[in-house]
Amino acid sequence: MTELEKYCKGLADINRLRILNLLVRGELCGCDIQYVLESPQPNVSRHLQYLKNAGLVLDRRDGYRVYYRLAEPFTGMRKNLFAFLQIAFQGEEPFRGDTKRLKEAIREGSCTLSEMSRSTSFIALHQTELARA
Amino acid sequence: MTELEKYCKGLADINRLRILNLLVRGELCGCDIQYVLESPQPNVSRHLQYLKNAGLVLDRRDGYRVYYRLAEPFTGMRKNLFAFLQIAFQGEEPFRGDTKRLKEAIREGSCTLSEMSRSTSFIALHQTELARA
DNA sequence: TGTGTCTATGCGGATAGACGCATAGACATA
DNA sequence: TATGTCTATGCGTCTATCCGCATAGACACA
Repeated sequence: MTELEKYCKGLADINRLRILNLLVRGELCGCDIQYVLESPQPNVSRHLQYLKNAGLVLDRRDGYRVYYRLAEPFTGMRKNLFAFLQIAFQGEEPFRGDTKRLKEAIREGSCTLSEMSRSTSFIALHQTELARA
Repeated sequence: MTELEKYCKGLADINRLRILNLLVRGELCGCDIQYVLESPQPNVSRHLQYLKNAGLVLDRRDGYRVYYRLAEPFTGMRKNLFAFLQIAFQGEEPFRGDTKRLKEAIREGSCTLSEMSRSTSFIALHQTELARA
């Protein structure tokens, strides 16, 4: 399967798109993702596994939590894809609402990592090839 | 279904990605697409219908042929998506090989429209939001 | 070791997608 | 009208995906 096809299959579900929208803001633990999506835990977990298998998401365990983040944009394709998604998410529901809900959760003290990991948007950290084109 | 989800589902198949790769170069008739993909005609036709329903492709009939083209990038999302795809296609097989095969077919006199519609790449005609970002 | 929290997976059912084959439909031309 | 070319669709089958439910696994802490 081509890299592009793998990514596209990974994106072909609203649950996974909503998860990626959250992860664009930074690393998050599974329980916060579940909170925002208001979806049963096994469902969220399985979609996270799917995103991992597609090469879009990485995870690390810290204690009894697992933290998820976007895969590093080493390849031009991932870099451009994440740039595209970041813009696409801004214009539509439920992504805007999810982002709002996540911000509120963080303000009220979610179970996630330090604010720092979320204070900077993902894309601001990475110049894109498209932007240079 | 969100616009983004609709597009992503439309992209989640290698046949449809290969078709889009060809259409980035311009309008093509179904039989030329079938020739490049080396896939049974009903299969190609159905994937083209899927792309139409996803809002990624438009068609027009001219005689007993039907010509397919990318949907106009009126929305920023489509514009950015096509820009992303155009770059992604350049780096991988089978897309590169398909493009080569299409060029040869055109040189040998395929059944498609005038050269003009293919002489300019799609994206060159449309500034992208990403490029301005 | 026991308990609580968070995460992953096995299982079954429902649904959608993909494919091949055959055939029907649309159109041009003789 | 008859024929040939190109395109769309109906049908059956197989596979993959999605989901809920239940349960197992991983970890921290008492």
